[in-house]
Parts: sequence; C-alpha cells; structure tokens
Amino acid sequence: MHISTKCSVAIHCLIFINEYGGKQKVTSDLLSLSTGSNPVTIRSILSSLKKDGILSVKFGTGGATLNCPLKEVSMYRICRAIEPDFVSKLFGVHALPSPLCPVGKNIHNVLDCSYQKIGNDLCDSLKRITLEDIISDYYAIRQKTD
Amino acid sequence: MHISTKCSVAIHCLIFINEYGGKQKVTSDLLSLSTGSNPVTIRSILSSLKKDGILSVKFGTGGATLNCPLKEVSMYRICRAIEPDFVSKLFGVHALPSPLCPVGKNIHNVLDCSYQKIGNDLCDSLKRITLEDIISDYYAIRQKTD
DNA sequence: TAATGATGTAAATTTTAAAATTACAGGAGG
DNA sequence: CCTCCTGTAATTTTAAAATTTACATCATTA
Repeated sequence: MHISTKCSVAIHCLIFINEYGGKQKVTSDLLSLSTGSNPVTIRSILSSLKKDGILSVKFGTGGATLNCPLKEVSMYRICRAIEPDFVSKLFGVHALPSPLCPVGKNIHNVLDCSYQKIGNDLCDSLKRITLEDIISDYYAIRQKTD
Repeated sequence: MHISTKCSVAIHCLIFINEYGGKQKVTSDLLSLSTGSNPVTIRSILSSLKKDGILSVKFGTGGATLNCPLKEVSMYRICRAIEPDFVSKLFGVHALPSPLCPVGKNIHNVLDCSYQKIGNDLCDSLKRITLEDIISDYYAIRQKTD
C-alpha cells in the first residue's frame, strides 16, 4: 500500500543497465547481486519495464538494454509500469465504516475528493523527474565520493 | 510504508467530532462504532492528534472536542501528527545493495535526491487541503445522496 | 544436436508491518 | 465507592511484500 521498494530497485536496475548495458550482458543474476534482491523479483521488475517499452530483454541468451531516451522515462512512467494503480494505493482507507452513521456512510466519497487531488499532484511531481535527472545525480554523487 | 489508514480514520474522527462533539459525548467506543476500527486504535489516534493540539480529550469522564479552527488543520498536520516521519516512509528502498558495485554503493544517495523533491511536493500538496475543505466536501456529498 | 545459460512464471514459504485484541492501571463524576 | 472512560503495554492476528523453489522454454555454441 506504499510506493513499492520495487520502484527503487527498478531505478537501480535502469542506472546499471545504462552504465553497463553496452559493455556486458546484464542478466537478472547480475542485477540481483548489485541490488541485493532476488533474481525472480528482478525478472518480474524487468518484465514490467519491458511491457512499458522502457527496455528490452533478450530471451534465451539473456541481457537487458535500454530502449528509450533517458528523458522520456519519468518516475511516473516507472511507478506506473511497476504497479499500474499505485496512486489509489497511496492512502490506506479503513474498510468497514458504519453505514448507519452519516459520517461512516459518506466517508469514502469524502476522502476520495482530497485523495484524488493529492494523487494528481503526486503524479505531476513524478512526471517532472526523469531518468536523465536521476543519472546526472548519480554522476554528481560519484564524483563527490570517489 | 504507506500513508497509513490511520490518517483516514483520523479524518473520519475529526469530521465526526466536528459534527457531534458539541451535542454529545464522543468517546473512543462511539468512534470505534462509526469507523469500524478498534477503540484502542482510536485512542492512539486521538492521543496523537491531542499532542499536536488539534483536539482535546477529557480524561476520566471522556469525550473529544476540537481545539482549533478548521482551516488551521491541514492534511499535512494530520499526517505528521499520526506518523511524524511519514514522508521518509513514502518510498520503500531496498536495504542491501552491493557496496562493491558503483551503482549499489551510491544508490541510496541518488534515490534520496529525487525522493526528497517528491516528498517536498507531497507536503505542499497536503498543506493545501484543510479540514475546512474536507468538511465542506462532506456537506456537499451529504446533500447529493440524502 | 545436445549442453549451457538465460528468461518467464506459477506456487509455496518466509518475513515484515499494520491492526486488533487482551489486559489493566488510573482519573472524573455521580 | 461504583461506573464509565482514558492511556498504554504486551500479545496475537491478519494481510501484504519479498524470497525461495521449481520448472518449462528459448537462443547460442561447442
């Protein structure tokens, strides 16, 4: 019910593929080592990103490569690829308010009004950040710490 | 790791208290009936809201009342009262990236850059919605469905 | 053409976080 | 002093996420 850690792992993978995808075969096992998450999880993440056209994975022989200019891959697109209705899962809602109470009867609709506004704002915010920005952050941080 | 359902329950309670707080004694048991969540959960939510000065709860005899003009109670304030570091829990992050990999070594810092921007935007968005807005939504919806 | 090293998925298990429950001490007011 | 309530700790239950296991399938190459 939160924006999944899968999203963080996906970004990790995308940076990795951008960095090493040309030079070597980037497999789910390799990404598993780098991210510390399970190769099956990686494969399911790559599969989602693939369906969205963000990257390609060679079946049989293996290896992932980016499929799309960095600036066209927004965080919104990544989140949506990983979890299509991530917005509606942002806020948890109590499932069983009393239908006998005027507040209980209407609370879901009332909350929806505000949560929809907030969800829209969040999407806008996510659209403003692209993989290009993230990768330039990555280079900036590497320079500082090297 | 998401914005808790406690936040939805808190809003439910605040609407209820605003509506009935003057007329009758609003106890945690009553709110439990209306929300469908446990009285202990309600008490812990009210306790958080109380600490933030949003409402008062009479100890001993019982009953909750609002303590603050509706327009001064933003969703940001509610979320923060319930869960002080809700922003940092918005995005899950994989715990153990490889320190041997240049990407793994830096990924947490890289993600922080973007997640901080998004967190700030979210806070702005939450600050723009107040209990006053929510309660006027409530009245509007009640009129439609009655 | 068989062996190798990948992907793609389904199903079961483990882990983790959230919420409910139980239990009880303590205060206000009739 | 009895009743109804709050405050809070500790335990149990529930639900969601991630890992693990297992295996069918596919391309390359030796």
